[in-house]
Amino acid sequence: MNRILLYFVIIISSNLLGQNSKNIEIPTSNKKDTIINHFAYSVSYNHKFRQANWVAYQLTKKELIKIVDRADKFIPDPLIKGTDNAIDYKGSGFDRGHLAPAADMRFSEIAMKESFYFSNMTPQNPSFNRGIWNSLEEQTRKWTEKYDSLYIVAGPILSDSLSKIGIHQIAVPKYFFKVILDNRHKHPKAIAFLILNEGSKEDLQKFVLSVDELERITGYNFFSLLPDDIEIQIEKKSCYECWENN
DNA sequence: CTGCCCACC
DNA sequence: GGTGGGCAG
Repeated sequence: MNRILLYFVIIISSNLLGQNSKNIEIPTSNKKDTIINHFAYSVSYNHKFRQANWVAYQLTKKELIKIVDRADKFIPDPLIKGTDNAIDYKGSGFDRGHLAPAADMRFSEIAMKESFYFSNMTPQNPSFNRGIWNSLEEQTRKWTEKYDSLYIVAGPILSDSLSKIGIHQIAVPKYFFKVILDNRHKHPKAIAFLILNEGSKEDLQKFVLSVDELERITGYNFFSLLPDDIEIQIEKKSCYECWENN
């Protein structure tokens, strides 16, 4: 993890989602990275590693209504140059894994289309993508049903030492993270996950860590637009038991 | 069984 | 576009 920590020494913060009054601030790691606010999600694209640093979006219970079917049409991000990454995944043995899940985007044709932009894709071990990562996505949708509205950030852990695939040398992350914030109540709560890019039979609880710990690993500063006392409180410890799992 | 994740043709 | 597979609920 040391190399990962070193890589993210330089941190540039942005008021990305804060501008949308969503009380959530996500930083990026490099001035050269491209930040785009799509209709359904925001993305920080890392050109060096040819994938997103993170994607962030709010998911509401209303958006879980299924208006459209899965599109399955992978296309370059029209707003980000250098995202024509189809050739690199082909035959690589890795899935074109969604960071923002297509199943979270069934409320809108536009959102569904956006979820298949290659800026939202990252090389995932098929067993990881279709297994534990999918489980976390499904759990997140259940939590959205229960808590009405959640803020979600997902991304890879990127570093120079990663192996690469394709002519564009797309980095294959060893880990992926997800952070979820419930900001509905007077006492908001957050939970973070860090999972190896491999199949796993373990319970999701095994991959829980505090937001503070994830911030140390990624170099990102999550939720910095929240009032300081609340931010400190919810980031200090992830309470899996606080999130009812059904 | 369906839904979601896909690859491949 | 279609077909087929793994996996979880």
